[in-house]
Amino acid sequence: MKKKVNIKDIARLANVSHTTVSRALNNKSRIRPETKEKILSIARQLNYRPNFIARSLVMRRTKTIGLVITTIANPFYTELSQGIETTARQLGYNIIFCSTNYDLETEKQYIEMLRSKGVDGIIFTSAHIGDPNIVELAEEGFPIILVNRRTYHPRVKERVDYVGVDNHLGGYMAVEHLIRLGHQRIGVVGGSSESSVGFERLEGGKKALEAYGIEQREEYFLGGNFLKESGYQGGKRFLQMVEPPSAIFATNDYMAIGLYQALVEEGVKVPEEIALIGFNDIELSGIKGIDLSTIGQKKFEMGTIAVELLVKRIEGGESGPPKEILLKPELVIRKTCGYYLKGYQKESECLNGVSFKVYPPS
Amino acid sequence: MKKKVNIKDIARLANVSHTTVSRALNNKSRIRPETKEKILSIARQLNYRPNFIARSLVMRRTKTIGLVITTIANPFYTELSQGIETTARQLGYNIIFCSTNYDLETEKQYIEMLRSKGVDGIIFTSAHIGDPNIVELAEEGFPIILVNRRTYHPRVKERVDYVGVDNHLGGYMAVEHLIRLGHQRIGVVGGSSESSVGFERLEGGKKALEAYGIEQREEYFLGGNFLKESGYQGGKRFLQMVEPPSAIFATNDYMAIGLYQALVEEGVKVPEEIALIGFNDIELSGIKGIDLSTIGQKKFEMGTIAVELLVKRIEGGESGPPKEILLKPELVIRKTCGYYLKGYQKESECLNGVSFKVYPPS
DNA sequence: TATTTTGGTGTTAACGTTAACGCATTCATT
DNA sequence: AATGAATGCGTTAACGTTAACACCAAAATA
Repeated sequence: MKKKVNIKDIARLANVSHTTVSRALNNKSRIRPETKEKILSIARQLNYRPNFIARSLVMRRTKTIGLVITTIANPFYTELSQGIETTARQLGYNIIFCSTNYDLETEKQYIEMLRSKGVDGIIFTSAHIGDPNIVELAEEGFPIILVNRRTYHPRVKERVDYVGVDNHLGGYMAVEHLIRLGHQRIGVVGGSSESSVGFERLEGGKKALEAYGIEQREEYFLGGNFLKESGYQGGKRFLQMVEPPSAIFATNDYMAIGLYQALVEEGVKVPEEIALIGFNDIELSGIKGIDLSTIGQKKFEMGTIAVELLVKRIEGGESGPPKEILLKPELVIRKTCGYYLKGYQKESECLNGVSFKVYPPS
Repeated sequence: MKKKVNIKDIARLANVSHTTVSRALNNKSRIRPETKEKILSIARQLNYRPNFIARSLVMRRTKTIGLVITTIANPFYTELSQGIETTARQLGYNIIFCSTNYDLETEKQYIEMLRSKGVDGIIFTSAHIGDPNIVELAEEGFPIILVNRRTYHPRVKERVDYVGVDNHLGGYMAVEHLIRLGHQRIGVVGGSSESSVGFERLEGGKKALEAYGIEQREEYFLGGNFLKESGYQGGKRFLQMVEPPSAIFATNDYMAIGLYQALVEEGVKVPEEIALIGFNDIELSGIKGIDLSTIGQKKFEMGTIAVELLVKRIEGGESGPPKEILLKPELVIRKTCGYYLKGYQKESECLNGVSFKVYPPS
């Protein structure tokens, strides 16, 4: 590998100082057009590539941001990541990818790493509900943003931006949909207890039960961890009950799919015998053979907004109080809730005012 | 944000020179244990965090590698990425994530970026068959590795490592499986023509037809681009034929799923009327309701090997001729080929010697 | 005891870039 | 014509770290 050319090499050939070269390259003012052209042409000839490391050292900016994710195994995060990466690129930033596998210690190590490497900010897509690492960053004033999951810690709330879907409303919509389709015995598989998202969806669901005057049975609320396997387990447990629920709300699609597996395995017909609704509308849910009804959210857009907000904070365009952006969820009606079984074909028969999409049976 | 502490701050407090601090921090020799302890304890107290940028500048190493992917939308890449990220972390490297969306120009820009930021090496997971960007890097001797897809360019072949599955064999196995189940009219949906992977799988498939003396019909070989939609299109086209194939090999699962959609939409029963086999064994394929028979490959392991190999090159542990590592594919029998319909339950009735997995009907 | 090795430390110079400042020269304004 | 402002550069000093070298004292060897 031959030696790389730097601005001093260019300076020598152009008979100017290296500062002038820097000025030309970063098209600053106070430089004669001819000099600039000359320098630029020499740079091109030498195939000059700026050294961002040196630049970062003096500018204290790396144009790099960290992305912390629990695991990309959950397809929800891959869709979110696409929005993040695409937008970051457009704004001239690169993404350092970190998956923590749900481990706070790993997260901490990653944060150390990222900060050592001088990232300008960090995106957290799966904050623990009281994540100490995030509290620390927030208190220090380091630019971060919470996406999807949030932290309820007061000092975080008053300092850092958040983008997510309105999970409370989404949970409400999911359960309401089941209720309107005539269900009274409604089971829920929750997300991990450290997740704001799971908590809020569950709360929303309960609110719906309340609103429609349906009794809440303790045994119908199962814990989960957002992974497929835990949905599967939940399904099995429901089926072991003397009186299983007639409809189930899994607080994310990934678990819903797992739950679906369990039901199929036990020979239960969906939606004839048990109705099922998820949350997220991951790509998989729309596949024929699955056709999961669910609550949709604009994942790509969420990623886009997150990056835009963070970059604004980084570049100083925004220094006001933290923003809290809640995207509207959307009811996505497919086949696992029995909407079509009931003979409904038009939204008006079953819904009022909520935003939704209907995929007619093929 | 308060000022960050650096080694000079520590030096001042410890009454030593900053070089000594550096020695202590990087536990080099030639330092008195007491001095070292003292420095380390002060560093801890001040919550010192090393500045990797400064270090990178002088060491010409960033402990960062670039990962170039077409799109993470294809689940195959997410599984691969997990192996890559996990291993990188273990070896002390971070990953800068770049998705090119199949665009060579974007790829080029990313490479520029990555090199400007001083990454130590780059992993390419989806090289175009004659990718000029890669040729350039190879010629320059910059550390890169090809994963999954490769380039046939001679100067790349003689210089850069490659890890992938034996696609030729895999394609052979897929088609052979169909043949053994009695199919004679076998259709193939290929991958994009710029991909070595698609090409090799197709070649393998043709070899199988040849080996079993089955006539190759031109119209049964359809082009594709590895995305779901193109599988869907392929399915529709097959069904419009006067004599559609009785079995189809989609050169990846993602297309197979799309194809499956098309068949279902047209009311075709799989596998009774048309058998279907894919390639990759992505997670989705194993889901009940899909149960796609396919050719499996160890994606996580592929990522692991890639990183290990690249890091060896970077750190100088390996400087011999390029390695070419071909992982063994594995036949994964589920329900879309009709294996169980035929009454087969044991491998021996249908297979000889190939590595495979059977998932019995549930 | 004289000499060499080594252990422990400091000084100085990189690494490649931008920023602050200074100094001519040119241009605009009165 | 005199003055001030703007323009076009160069010089020097950062940024935070590691590396090369030098130095002295202590230990090991002759």
